[in-house]
Amino acid sequence: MSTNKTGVRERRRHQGDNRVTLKDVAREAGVAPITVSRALNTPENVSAGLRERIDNAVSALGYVPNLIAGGLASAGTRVIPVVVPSLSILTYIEVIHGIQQTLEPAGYQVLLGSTDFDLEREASLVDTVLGYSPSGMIMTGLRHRESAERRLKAWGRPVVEIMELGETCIDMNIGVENTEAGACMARHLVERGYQRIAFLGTGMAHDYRARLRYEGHRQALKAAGIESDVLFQDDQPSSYEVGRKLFLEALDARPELQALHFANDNLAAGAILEANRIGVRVPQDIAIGGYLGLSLGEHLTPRLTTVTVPRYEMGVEAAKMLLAKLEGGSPASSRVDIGYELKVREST
Amino acid sequence: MSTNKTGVRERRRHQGDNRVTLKDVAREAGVAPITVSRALNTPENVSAGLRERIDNAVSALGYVPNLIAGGLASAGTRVIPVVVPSLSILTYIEVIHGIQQTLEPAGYQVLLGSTDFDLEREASLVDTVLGYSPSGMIMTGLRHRESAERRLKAWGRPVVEIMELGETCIDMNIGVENTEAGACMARHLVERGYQRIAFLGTGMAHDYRARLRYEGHRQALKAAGIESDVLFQDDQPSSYEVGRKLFLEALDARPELQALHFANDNLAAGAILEANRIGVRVPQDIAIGGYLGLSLGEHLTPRLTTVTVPRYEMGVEAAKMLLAKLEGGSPASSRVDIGYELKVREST
DNA sequence: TGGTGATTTGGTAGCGCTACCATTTTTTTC
DNA sequence: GAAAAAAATGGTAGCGCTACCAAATCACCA
Repeated sequence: MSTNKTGVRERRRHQGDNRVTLKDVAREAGVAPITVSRALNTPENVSAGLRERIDNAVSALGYVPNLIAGGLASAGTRVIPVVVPSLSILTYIEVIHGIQQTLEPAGYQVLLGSTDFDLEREASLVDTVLGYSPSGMIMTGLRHRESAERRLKAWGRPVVEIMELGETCIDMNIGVENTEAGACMARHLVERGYQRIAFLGTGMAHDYRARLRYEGHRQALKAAGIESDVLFQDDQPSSYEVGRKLFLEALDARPELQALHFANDNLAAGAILEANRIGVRVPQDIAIGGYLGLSLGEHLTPRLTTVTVPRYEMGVEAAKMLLAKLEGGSPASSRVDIGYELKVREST
Repeated sequence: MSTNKTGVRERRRHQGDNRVTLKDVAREAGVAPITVSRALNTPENVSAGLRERIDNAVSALGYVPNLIAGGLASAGTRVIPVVVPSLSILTYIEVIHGIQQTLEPAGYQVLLGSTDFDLEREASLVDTVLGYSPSGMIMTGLRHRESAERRLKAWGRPVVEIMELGETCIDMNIGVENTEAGACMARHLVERGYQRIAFLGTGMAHDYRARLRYEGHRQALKAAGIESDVLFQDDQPSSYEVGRKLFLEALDARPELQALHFANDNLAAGAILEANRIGVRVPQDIAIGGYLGLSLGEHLTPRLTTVTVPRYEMGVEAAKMLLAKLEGGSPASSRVDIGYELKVREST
């Protein structure tokens, strides 16, 4: 067992972990550790001369701060957990991409969490990631277990809830009005003169945002005096495959249908691809509308009419709201409607 | 300023951060803090009675460990940074998904990092994330800045390099032989009787794995006695859009071409979609082959011939290799060829 | 019954950093 | 030019946890 000259047993450093510490930099620069800490975190409180000496020592030794230690001491590890329902759904990926591209240059790292649409898992995930003393947090949706919500509110750091818009939120909120978006497409179909319209979705038992769109769809039809309410659904996650299946099912079960309103573009694209294959003409034989604005929609024949949501931008804006609060100020607004846009193309 | 009865100034807890600590649990259970720590981390070293008392206290108080503190003390924060070139490329997303689905149930969290194909950024990202005292790490590719490689080797914790296969690696390696995969498709095209074949890719200046596939393609053609070597490329990231553009470019510049070998399925799908639109028959007029096995390929008309790579599974396996090493053992193998498969469909 | 070793529990110190306060140095003011 | 104010630097303690060692308890056998 190694002992140093003072006779105190030397504590082994963590395996292979011979990183340069702040102390090493302080020794090299001939100042106290706390001064190095200041030079790095609040350089305006350190004289120019010292600051330079310290900067030199930092680069000479290749010092990289141990964020863990910093986090323990001051709270805030520059980690931002992003909790989404699924990583297999392109939508969330694009939002995450926007978040990541905005946070990383600002010196924050994204910690991924996925809940599989299970609020129980979400709650325990919240507990877990709070264990990392994150600087802020991004959550999907406005509905959470009460325990998670309480904990996050008590936490007192910035939280952004995305994808959905509501009256009340934990802290900040950015998203779209799902009900209105659903109604928008339905109204468009009605305006086009379609009367027999069905809504087709997947996993609507747990994906309540899809349910909200369906709700909007129904209200719009009702307002237009159309009582027919046909719903086809499936429990598997959305995919081209399931879109094709739902399409064939609808064609088979209700040959009189004139238009299909899909819960998202994955399903709608699958339907158009199947239509291409079996020779069903869109929109002459049947019209197809989607939701999201996936890029594939523009490249199909016919091109897909859809309600686009700026997903990447939503991520960017969510991150900016977070950063604004983290950097002391307050965001321009704590509730942002990122909006949607009806893109009328050839499929309706 | 609050002072407690001992007269020592009380240190304010971090804002709003009134989490239950291990000490609180210890008090509740009437044991020493270290015993609680043991009950949670190495329960086999604690008697059954105490263990139960402690477990009760934990759930009564809703204790959640502060992983930051644990990490500082023992190294290893149960964070696994995953460093990929881009989050806008579906391939990496699917790998990340596999990683995440495997690590999260084992109690590890994924920390995302993206390099934009820039090795310099990768190196500084490595420095940054090592500041989180991660338990292990997953990197994309085998080529890194020397500084990053040195640091990771000295680090001494498990590292998995994915996507690519090589003679030497930092620690563990799982992926596919890109050169062979490229050659595989090229040989298939030759076998089908196509003679005038072009390779089409994007961003090949920085995406050296695509370059490897092109290299394999060239070698295979050469071996078959075909000297023609046509390469179309673009600098934008791969997309349906760029695939369509490259397709039209190739058709225009070299009307004699019989087959197109695309660097990935995004491009190839774009080409088929464009072919559908302008009425070019695939494969009668021109054959199209891809790489990756994106699900979209199966739903196109004609269905896309491609070399599939099990991306999700690669992520799962990479995570398993990491977990095997983290849990003390050693993985079955530290170099895994995840393989690829030629899926011959109608587009060739 | 006492002694030996194995098992269970506790005490102490410290991971690397920063909050808070104290001290020193510099600048400003009258 | 001395006093007051401001700015720059340092000392100390502790964030919540675990490694390491020491002490206490238990089990077992001669």
